[in-house]
Amino acid sequence: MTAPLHKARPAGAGRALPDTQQGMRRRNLARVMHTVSAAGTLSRAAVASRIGLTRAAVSTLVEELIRTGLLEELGPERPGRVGRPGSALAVSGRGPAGIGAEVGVDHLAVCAVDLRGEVRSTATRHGTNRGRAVQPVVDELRELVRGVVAEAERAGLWPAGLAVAVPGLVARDARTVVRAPNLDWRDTDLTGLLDVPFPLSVGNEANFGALAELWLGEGTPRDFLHVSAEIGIGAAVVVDGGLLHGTRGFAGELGHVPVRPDGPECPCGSRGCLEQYAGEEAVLRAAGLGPGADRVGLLAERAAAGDADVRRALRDAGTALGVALTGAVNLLDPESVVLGGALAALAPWLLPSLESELDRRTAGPACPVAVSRLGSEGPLLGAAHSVVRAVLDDPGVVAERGEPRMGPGSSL
Amino acid sequence: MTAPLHKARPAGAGRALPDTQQGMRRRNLARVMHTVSAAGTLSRAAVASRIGLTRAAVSTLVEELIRTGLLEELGPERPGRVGRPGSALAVSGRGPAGIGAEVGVDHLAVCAVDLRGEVRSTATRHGTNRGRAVQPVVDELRELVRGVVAEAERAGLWPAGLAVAVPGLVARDARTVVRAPNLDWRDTDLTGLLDVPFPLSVGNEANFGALAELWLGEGTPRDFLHVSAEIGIGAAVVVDGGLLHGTRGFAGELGHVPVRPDGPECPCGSRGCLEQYAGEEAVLRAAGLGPGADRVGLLAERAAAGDADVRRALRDAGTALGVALTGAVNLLDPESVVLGGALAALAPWLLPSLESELDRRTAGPACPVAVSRLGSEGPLLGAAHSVVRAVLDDPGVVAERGEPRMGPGSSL
DNA sequence: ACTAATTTGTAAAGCGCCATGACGAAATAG
DNA sequence: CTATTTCGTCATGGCGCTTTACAAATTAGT
Repeated sequence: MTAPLHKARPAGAGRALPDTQQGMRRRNLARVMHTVSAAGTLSRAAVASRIGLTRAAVSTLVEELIRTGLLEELGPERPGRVGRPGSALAVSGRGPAGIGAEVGVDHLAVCAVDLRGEVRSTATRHGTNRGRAVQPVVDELRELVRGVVAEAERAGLWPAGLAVAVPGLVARDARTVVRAPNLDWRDTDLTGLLDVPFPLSVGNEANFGALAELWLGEGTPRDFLHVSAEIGIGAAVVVDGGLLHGTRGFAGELGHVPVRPDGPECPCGSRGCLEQYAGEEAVLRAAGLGPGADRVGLLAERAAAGDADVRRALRDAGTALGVALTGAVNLLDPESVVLGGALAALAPWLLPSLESELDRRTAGPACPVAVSRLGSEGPLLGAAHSVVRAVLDDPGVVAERGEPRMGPGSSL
Repeated sequence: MTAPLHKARPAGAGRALPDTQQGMRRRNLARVMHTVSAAGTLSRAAVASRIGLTRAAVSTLVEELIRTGLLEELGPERPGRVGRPGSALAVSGRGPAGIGAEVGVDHLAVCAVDLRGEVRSTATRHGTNRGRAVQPVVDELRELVRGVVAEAERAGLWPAGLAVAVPGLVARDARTVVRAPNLDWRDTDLTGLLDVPFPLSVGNEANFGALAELWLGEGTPRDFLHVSAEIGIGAAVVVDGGLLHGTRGFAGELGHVPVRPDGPECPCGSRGCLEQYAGEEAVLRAAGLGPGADRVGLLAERAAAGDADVRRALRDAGTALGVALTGAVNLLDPESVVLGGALAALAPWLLPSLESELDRRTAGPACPVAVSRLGSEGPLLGAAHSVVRAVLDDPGVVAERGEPRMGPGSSL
């Protein structure tokens, strides 16, 4: 018989739902939703045996979920086994929808995702947002949201919330963009500017990308490190299926991990930060390329064509990434490292040096490095899905046809 | 209205206690215990208002906790206010006890802590364990435990579990010492060797030290990085009041974070690891001192006496620590960094360079660095308290006079 | 001193939620 | 065509918290 060192959090502290019968009911509603969602289609009896409740209890839970439009009854299952066939249940495709939005440096994008995880409506607008004032960008975004919501509503969905991914630091209240250097945003509270008739949350692009990987990626573990590079280099730390935010919400600043303490100066005030070796600007300079549009695509193209300078630049960037990741892996012992965002597109030329560096420097079995298949879609999908997950995690509130319960910033 | 990016874990997954009425009851028992424990002395009505249950419900919970010996009724409170005075409740000083043990390189120590957190019995044995076979060390430890348990029992306590702190890597099952270089232990399962008639868990010394800091330190936040150095340099990552273990239980290997990628070779296979600059051996060498007994004390003594070589060595070690911590702080955004173990004793000479390095390298407000006041007592106290916390976290099992519920390794 | 007000702890009744056990319904196996 | 198995539901019951009521013990006010 063994004892855990200690459980994550003391019982009774920071609990999402109170320990009352109502709270229990709501948690069980959530368990039913998650179970059906994970299986796609499931009978009441199957749900009951999976979550450990009785068929009778599940029946009443399902009845409530169907009544509130979160589950659908598809009818009798194809019986392959003996006994009365169950009635197939599925997550409803006509209930609440999660609206995701992305404010990129060069585009705006919005999408609606239903509870099943299907993308039901999208809208995109290209054109740089660098150097523009905040208000016009927000106005454009609001128009895109309006259109996507309208289309979703025509499909029988209703918006349960909006999550906005931005390329910058977001405070823990999930409302304020503390700073987004490439948009020139600073201390911008989007709730005031982009007022929508449903709950709004704001999050870092890389974090949403990691969540997308967690929720949508196949075989993605519950503990991993997601690294993505757009302009800066950001990492998201996923621990036990949840994002590690840090005290101020700034966790994951991999770009400013020191790689060589006496290296070149970095605008952040330090020297030899990872960004000085593997940041977009540094790589372009090392590759002998100037700034311009779609530089990542250009890098990939030249590298594929065999350009020696570009390949060397990417190889060196991979080495620097490997050094920084060695530190991160030693500290966090993740199950894997996932390269997302622009790094995914450049992975073929980054990986060899990155992995060899990581292997050389870590004792024992090396931490596997995977490449995201979501690519640039990650942040947008992650944002939309974060709203969907909020509904799945607490269907009770939607049951009252209010909006999903939304407290202040997550505590993990 | 704002939405969290996402809550730590999906509802219904990885829950410690099942979502049944019994589970609810047990969680509420735990909430009562934690509330009384935190306040020291509290009336039923005060508990009720703090945890949000009614007085009637708390009455029945308290009745059960008193009946099982976890709470005591101290009698009427001194009334300072109008109204009938409450009856003071306190955590029992004669119930279950947590037994903590520490296998150090140069000593063995055992102690018993009651639910109130008081140390009720201790035993220590000095003498090196380096190079000895496992069995004789374990036999000695068992004798110490036997003595401490006997004394605790004479005081009306009974052992609820034993937690052993070891200077090495422990697998996530909290049973197996994967390797402890300075003891020459490898894949050692202590449950088999040290068989005791109550639950046993094993943990890393630095981790227990961090937990002690979390539970016993004043003003210690729920998110911090605890750094300690005995032979190697270990860090413990505390997130939201729980330890981050990592996939294999190896999280916190700060000693092998690269400081200078081309630095001196490290036995781990990498180059320029932090240990090559701030490890005990490296510091002694830089200070011009050879190996010997109580080398940390010697360093502190010489540094206090003004020895320039020693001071320089410690200053340089502080700088290297600062570089490694910059990476960790950027990645985790902790509320503070706490120096424990040997680092606490040497803090006066490490801190200046460490803090200046950290300040220089982090943008925005720097992460405060604190020094542990627990010092070398930390790991032992943390181990004993981990058992106590397990009881407080689930008093329901003790109520059945079984041992505290103990699943496999913690999930965070 | 005596009454009014306030607060505490407990007891009885009630309600919500899940478990238990029984039943009809719908399929397969022989 | 019957026996068996499984599914979904209903009635009943247990358990846990809330509500309501009340006695006990204190302070405040006259």
